[in-house]
Formats: sequence, structure tokens, C-alpha cells
Amino acid sequence: MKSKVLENKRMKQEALTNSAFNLLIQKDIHEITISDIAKDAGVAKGTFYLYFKDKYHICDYVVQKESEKLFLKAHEALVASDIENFEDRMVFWINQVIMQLEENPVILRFVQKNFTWGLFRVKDQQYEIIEEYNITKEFEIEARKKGFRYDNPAITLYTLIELVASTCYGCILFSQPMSMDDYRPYLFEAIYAILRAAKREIKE
Amino acid sequence: MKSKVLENKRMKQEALTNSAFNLLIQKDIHEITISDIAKDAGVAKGTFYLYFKDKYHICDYVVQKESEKLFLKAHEALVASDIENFEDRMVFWINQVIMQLEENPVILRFVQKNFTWGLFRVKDQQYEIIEEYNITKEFEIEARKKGFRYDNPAITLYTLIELVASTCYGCILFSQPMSMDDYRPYLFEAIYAILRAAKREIKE
Amino acid sequence: MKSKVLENKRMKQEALTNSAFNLLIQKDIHEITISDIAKDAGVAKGTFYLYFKDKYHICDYVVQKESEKLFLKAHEALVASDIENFEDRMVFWINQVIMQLEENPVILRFVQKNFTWGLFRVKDQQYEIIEEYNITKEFEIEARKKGFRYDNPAITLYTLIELVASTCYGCILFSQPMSMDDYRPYLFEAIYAILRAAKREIKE
Amino acid sequence: MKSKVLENKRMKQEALTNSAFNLLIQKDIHEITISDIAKDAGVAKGTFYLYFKDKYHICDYVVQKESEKLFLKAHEALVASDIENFEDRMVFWINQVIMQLEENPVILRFVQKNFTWGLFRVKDQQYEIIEEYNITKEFEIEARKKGFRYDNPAITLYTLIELVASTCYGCILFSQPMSMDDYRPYLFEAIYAILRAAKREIKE
DNA sequence: GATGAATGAGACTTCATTCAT
DNA sequence: TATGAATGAAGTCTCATTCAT
Repeated sequence: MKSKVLENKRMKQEALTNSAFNLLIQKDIHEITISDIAKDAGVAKGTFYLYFKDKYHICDYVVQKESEKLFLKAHEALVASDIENFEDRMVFWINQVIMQLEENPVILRFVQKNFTWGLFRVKDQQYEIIEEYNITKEFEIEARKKGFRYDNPAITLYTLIELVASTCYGCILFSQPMSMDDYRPYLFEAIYAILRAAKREIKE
Repeated sequence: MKSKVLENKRMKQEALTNSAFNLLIQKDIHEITISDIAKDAGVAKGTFYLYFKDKYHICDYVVQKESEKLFLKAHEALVASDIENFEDRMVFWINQVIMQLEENPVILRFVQKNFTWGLFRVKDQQYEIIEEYNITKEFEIEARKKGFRYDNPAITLYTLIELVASTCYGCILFSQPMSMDDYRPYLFEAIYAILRAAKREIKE
Repeated sequence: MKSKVLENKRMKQEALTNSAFNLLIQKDIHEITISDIAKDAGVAKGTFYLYFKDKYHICDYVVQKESEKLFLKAHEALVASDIENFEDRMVFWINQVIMQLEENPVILRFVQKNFTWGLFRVKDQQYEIIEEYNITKEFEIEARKKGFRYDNPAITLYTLIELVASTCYGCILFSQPMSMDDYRPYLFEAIYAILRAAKREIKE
Repeated sequence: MKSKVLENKRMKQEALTNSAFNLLIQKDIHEITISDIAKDAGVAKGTFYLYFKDKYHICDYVVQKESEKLFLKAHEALVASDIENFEDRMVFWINQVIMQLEENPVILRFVQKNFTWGLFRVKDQQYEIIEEYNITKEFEIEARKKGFRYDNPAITLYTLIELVASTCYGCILFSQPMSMDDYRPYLFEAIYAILRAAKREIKE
């Protein structure tokens, strides 16, 4: 039957992806060989090429998947929460992200600059926010209720994510220039400030 | 005479450093070989090893030097300016950094996460701001004059730099998710917001 | 079928081994490169590393194999002979070894100090004579028949082999300080003397 | 004055020789670089070439010198001793050599096959015993006194030296196949046997 | 589809030797 | 004479990629 073959293929691919993830957690992509990945996945070297063009291909794939997973979890936590105030919701959401990074700091090691990739999606050569866990919708809704609007919420979100990812990298991974716990209050203060600054009164 | 030899040595080292810089501008360190650097510098491969342990060594050196140069230039521009308001001064300074990065976007390629290294210096296993072009002093002075103080200016500076470096990376290098010109107003708005949020009234 | 692949692998390994042997015959291991061996074997450089860790590995392998071959041949000749007297048997056996070395003096070049390795085998960090062509058994049997015993025959054998190998090296390879033919009578005289001295009467 | 310059040259050469010796004690010649030798001797690399053609040149020189020293010492000890019996004298002398090798086993590491070079000297493409510490003279004298003669004493000496050097190499350096202390009685027994076998009655 | 042996380009590195000072 | 910076040939070894089975 066909489905058995397809299932087998899917499993091979997943095994390769998992192996790539595990290895990326331990070392830089340039220290990882295709041999390593294949061996860890329990398949032959040649098999790798049936699924991925090269190691950069599989790594991009892994990064994308892991970031998405992370943002999805944060989104779910937000949905489950009953925080009312929008700015608090946003900070709660960001904190979910930070907490996941703290728990699993290894993601930071290879997500690096590409962190926002998990939140945005390339379409027509332009980034576009992934709808499923789009927090920017809340900007609009929240704003409207209170007689405000947010000026370009996607950009504000981008600003926040870059700030968080960038500072987490040093604070969580290396405690440099300070630990995440030490830095968190300052980070949150900055986030609140950015959010407030993006608010515009609706002129009528 | 000895000086001729020494002069020659200095020139070789400089040639190597320049070549490394030029190559790092064009491609990732992992695509650069020591052969490339040596050839570009017009010296024999073996000569490279008289000056640097390996390519990571020379790259660290280059990154450190270039970042310092960049911050120094920004500092000099600030000194030469006659902007009065502190927040405007800070934004002017940051803009100087951004402009240099725009002019020479290649720095971003290899400075990456280590950008702040040019501004901070490791001492006793702790980062410490380099005095020569320390803008945080201004926080204190400005604040005092106006009956304010800034809560931990070094941390605020860190926040700002990370935000700038992180967003510039995508906007300048890849125009992703938008061009620097498009993003700049939003960035500055965020910067002003962060600065203002860090202000504290002095209680008497 | 698998066997074709395996057969091919065996052939590659043999080709490498033969090439290493042929080259070791001509020059010192330090003048031989892995490139040389691979080229001579008609395989790619990388293939070498599929079979051997480095050139010392393949050389050890060759030395071990060649010494074993040599002693095996000597043993077979002894078995085929009908010499009665034990001391004559021993000398016959040694002469077989010498004759092989004369025919193929190149073995001496790289067997050097490690000649006895072909006769002894490391077990539990101790040398132990290889059973298949163990001539020391004859010491015991011969002795018993005549009312004698040999004091520690393995050590006597060791003494003899070292003497033979050591002197053959100069006499055969360089005719220094004299040719093997000139030296042989003296060598045999010494061998007989050593054998006789190791004899002990069994006290009753 | 000239002598000062000459003295200086001699010192440089000696420094180089000593360094080569010290290094050869620690590692194989192929692991030693001319840089190592020059640095250890406290001279510039280029200076090395003013005194020796290459590292093999200096090593041959060192080996020759050290072996000669060793045999000279053994000879002096023999002269100072009052042992009467010739065979005992010979064994005493050999033991002197062994003892020196035990004390300074490193000599064995690089003397290897070339040990007898210290005892013999090439002349007209033939080895010839070095007169100064020629123990073979004693063969003749001793023999004559007792109504014997030794059949070609130089060859017997050669046999003995090769046997000793060869077995010491394994026993002293690696305690393989046994320690020198364990082996010594067997070695001496063999030596006595060889000596006795070389004795010939003078027929009249 | 899956395999893994084979490839060989090319990276890194060392070091004997030269030569300007 | 003495130096040591510079050289570059030559060696070791890795690894992405191919391809016969």
C-alpha cells in the first residue's frame, strides 16, 4: 500500500529533523556534518539528500519550526489567561516567550538573528505575520474599544520582538551584561514605554 | 636598522587585517579561507600564522577594531554638534551609528550579536562601558540639571543599542521586514519612549 | 548483492596494504606520504582514511602481517624437514628466517626493532608466544626425551631472535660490519652456544 | 682577537649539540624541528645552518658522541677494576654499558640500531674497532696466557654488543617482554656461552 | 527508495630554508 | 657572523556529494 511508504518517508524526514535539532542545540552549524545528522537519525548519508538539499536547508527548516512552536505555545498561554488590560496581555505574552527561552536556552543559540522568522512568514518577498497566533489583531480591537488606535501594530510587534530576542541572547545564554532576572524589569519598562508610545488617539 | 624591519612587520599585519575586513564584508567567515586572506594581503600563507593563530583570531580583532571605530566616530560627531536637549542628543548619536551602518552595511554582517562589544569592555568578568565615548555620563548631568535622574543609564543604553543593532541588521542588510528609511520613524519613537520611561523625578 | 561490495572493499584494503608494503621497502615511513600510498594503490586519498587511521596504523599492520608470514613459512619448512637433533632443528629454523630476510631484505628495513612482534603476541599486557608456530614446545619435548630440561625456553628463543634480527639488519642490509655469509658461521656458533647453555640436567 | 671569536663559535655549536641531545631524549627526531633546537640553544634559526646542514646531520653527530662517551666510561670502569678472569671482565664491561643505559635509558631511544657505531669506526668503508677502548686486545692477551686463542675477537664483540643493545632496547625502555632485572641472568648466561664457544685451543 | 563506499577538492598547518638587514 | 621574518611546498585530514548496487 502507498500509505505505508509515505508514512515511512515522513518518519525518515522527522528523524532527520529531530537529529538536526538535537545537534544544533549542542554546536554550531559549521561544526555539524551531514554525516552526523544522518548517523544520529539512523539513516544512510545518501538518504539525507533525498529529503534536504544541504545542511543549511534542514537547519532553516528546523529554526522555522521551532520558532513557530514557541510562538504557538505563547499564544495558547495567552488565550488561556484572563488578563484584561491589553498592555499587560502583551507583556504576558512576551514573558511567555522569554520563559520558554530560559527553559530551553539552546533555541537561542541557533535562532539568533532569525528569531522573528517564527512570527513572520515570507509572502511575495515580504514578511507577513502568521495569522494563527497573530497578536496584532488585539492591538486593533483593544484600541478601538478605548477610542485609540495603534499606529502600525505589526511594526511595533517587530520592534518588541527584536528587542526581546536580542537582549535575551546575551542575558540568558551568557548572563551578559547581566542575568535575565536582573534585566527583566528594565526590559518590561521599555516594552510598556514602546507600547504606550505607539498609541494614537482617534481623531474624529 | 631595526625600525625598517618593524615597520615592515606592522605593514604586513595591517595588510592582513585590511584583507580580512574586506573579505568579511563580502562573505561569511566560514566561506573565507586563510588562503584568501593571505592572497588578498599579498603575503604567503605561512606569513598569516606569524601574526594570527587562526581566522577567528583575526576576525575578532577586526570586529573589535571596527566597532570601536564606529562608536568613536559617532561620539566625535556628537561632540561637534550643538544639540541641547539630551534626548535629542541621544537620538542624534544613535542616528550617527545607524548612518554609519547604512554607509557601510557590511559591518553588520559580521558584527552581529557582538555589536555592543565595541561599546562595552570586559573587566573583572563584567562588562563596563568604555570611558572615552561614554554617553551615559550625559544621562546623569542632563538629569541633574532638570531635577531628574535616570535609572541605571548603562542598562538603558544597552537596551537601546541592542534594539538598534538588531533591527538594523534586517532593515539595512536585507530591507526586511522593511527598509531602514521606512523603519526609522518607528525606531526613533521607540527610543524616545524608552528614554522617557527611564527618567525618574528626584524626590526631595 | 552485498558480497560484491564486500569483495571490493577487501580488494581496496589489500591494494592499500600492498602499496604500503612496496613503499616501505623503498623508503622510510617518514618519507612516505598518504598520497603516495593512495596513488600507488590507485584509490583516492580520502579512501585511505576509510581503512586506516593514519600511515602509522597501516605500517603497523603491514609489519605485523609480514613478520607473521615470515615465521609461518619458517615453521612450515621445519615441519617439512626431517632433521632429528633439536639444536640442529632450531638452527635450521633460524636459518630459514635468515634466508627469507636475505631474499627479501627489505623486510628488515621496517621491521627493525619490532621483529619479535611477529613471534610474540600481546596478551594481558604480556608477550606470549604465538601457538601456531611455537618452536619452544620442542625445547620441552626434546629435553625430556634426553633427560634434560631447558630453562625458560621462551626467553632463550627471545634471546636468539633478537641476536639474529639485530645482526641481520647490518649484515644483510648493509653488509656491515661484514656480509651475512661471512657472519653466518659465527652467528650459528653463538646460537649453538646459547642453546647448550640453556640446557639443564634434570636432577632426580 | 681571533680566539675569542672561535671560542664563541665553539660555544654556539656546543649549545646546539646539547639542545639536540636534550630534545632527542624526549622525542623522536621527526617530532623535533630545527626551530626547537635553535630556540633551546638560544640562537636564531638561521644560525643553525652555519653549523649543521640539517637536523639529521646534528643528530648523527650527537649519537656518535654519546655512544663514544658511553663506551669510554665503560672502558674506564674496567680499567679501574681488578677483575682477573677475562670472561668476568667482559661481562663486567658489558654490565657497565647496561647500567649506563639503565640510568639514562633515553640514549636507547635514539641510538637504536646504530649503537655499535660508538664502538666501531668506519675506515675505508669497513668498520674498525676504535682503539682507545678496545676490549678485543684482551681477548688475544688473555687467550695466549692460558694456551687458548679467540677466534676473531672483533666478531665476537660485535655479536655480544648487538645482543645486548637489541635486548636492552625492549627490556629497559618498555620492560618488554620482561624487565632488565628479570632478563639479566639469562643475558649473562648467553654472553658467557658465546665467549666460551669462541675460545679455541691452540694446536701445536 | 535506500545505501554507504568512493571520491577529490580544498582547508588547515608546519617547517626547512632563504636572504635582507 | 648572526638574525628572524618571510616563504611556499608539502603534508594531513575532512566532508559534501555522487553513484553503483
